[in-house]
Amino acid sequence: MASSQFSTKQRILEAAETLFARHGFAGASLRQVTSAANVNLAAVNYHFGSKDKLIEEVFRRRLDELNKRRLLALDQLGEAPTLEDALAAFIRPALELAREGDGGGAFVRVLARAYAEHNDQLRKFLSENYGHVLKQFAKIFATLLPHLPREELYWRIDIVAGALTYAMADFGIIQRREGVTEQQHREQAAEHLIRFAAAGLRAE
Amino acid sequence: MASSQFSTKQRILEAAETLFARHGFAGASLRQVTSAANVNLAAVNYHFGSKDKLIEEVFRRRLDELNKRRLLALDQLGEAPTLEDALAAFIRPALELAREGDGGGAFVRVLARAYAEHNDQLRKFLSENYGHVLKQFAKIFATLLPHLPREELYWRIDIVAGALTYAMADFGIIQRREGVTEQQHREQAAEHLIRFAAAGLRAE
DNA sequence: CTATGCTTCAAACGATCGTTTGATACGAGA
DNA sequence: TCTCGTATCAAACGATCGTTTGAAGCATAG
Repeated sequence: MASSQFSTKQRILEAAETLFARHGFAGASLRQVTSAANVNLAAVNYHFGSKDKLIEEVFRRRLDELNKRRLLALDQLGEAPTLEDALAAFIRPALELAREGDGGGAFVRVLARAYAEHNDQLRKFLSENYGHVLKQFAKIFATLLPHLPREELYWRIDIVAGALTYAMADFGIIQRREGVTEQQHREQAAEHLIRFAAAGLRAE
Repeated sequence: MASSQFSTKQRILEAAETLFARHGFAGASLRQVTSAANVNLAAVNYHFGSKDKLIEEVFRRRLDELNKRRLLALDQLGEAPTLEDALAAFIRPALELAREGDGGGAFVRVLARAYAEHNDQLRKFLSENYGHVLKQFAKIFATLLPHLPREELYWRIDIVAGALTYAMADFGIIQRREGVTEQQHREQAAEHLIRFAAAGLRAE
């Protein structure tokens, strides 16, 4: 049971992640997924129950990891971190996830798609797994920006999250130059984003 | 020919816009669209040729309008506009489009979806219709921020565009309060976004 | 060896997809 | 009034969708 189940499930998850990123949840069929994963068509329903459950699982796997790393980075901030440090704790784990070889880069696009889907069920799932992390960051941003009204802060965090989503998914107009790897490109995006966001949060 | 063709085409376009915004391009079927528009199924292929052409037309209609308004707002800036004014010329037309009764609100979500789709054909179409407008704005931002290196400026404009896309499509975590209309919510989002973006552009 | 419990497989299910067809309705111009 | 081009219609096309089925494979425990 162990090795073959593991391998099949994992290969489905990775193929699904790539194809969902490329064609969307409705646009990528289970036949494409199972064919790319070199497994039988019925394996998806056997291992995951349905296409929707597969989508959820693609999410859960990476999102748990992302949240874990963000909270870890948050913990590792010193006593008196700068705003840039706190932002980096929020932004860099997404960057790291995106540059790992096993398809994390595809996942950040899947994540951006999920926002675009505006699906209530998916939103609920995201806020359940995402909400407490965001609250943690809101707390440290609040202590770093004591003069900022709470509601104003929430708006600005929301803007940062949006810009991050967009930037990490590489949706922008800026094209990678020749000779710049995707990693380097994302690294640059993160640097610019942190600087920009820090100034935006400090505004007024 | 005149009135009935106009009515059918228009009703298809509007129903398509709403349903594409809600379910995505692949997720919304022509049967859903024609049913919502109260027209015959075959009308889409008759008037537009194919589903893909319909998608393109949904885009072109609004994007032409958005670009026109942005360029107009840009023209109407005085001799020495502030950075906030220039940003408003970029951001407010999207807001206005979003709050018109005839489905503009749906379109900004369609637009955000298009970014998420990452479809090369669609990207090319967008950059063709979008590129020169963005260049115009880049120029005025450059004169308003003369100390900023050109590449740095492009990065920051990209971030602004991302945050705008995200905010206008109402993807964020911030939920509308009871008694706040969608218009007011978007208005608030625009205000926060302009303030945030101005500070971000001025960073360092 | 046999039996058991996962896992994989080819095949088919009904539903729905985008598209096409040919008939029909209808208004404007000769 | 007849005609012709446009528009709409019900119906069907083949393809593909997500899902289900039942048999076959296969390792491990008795």
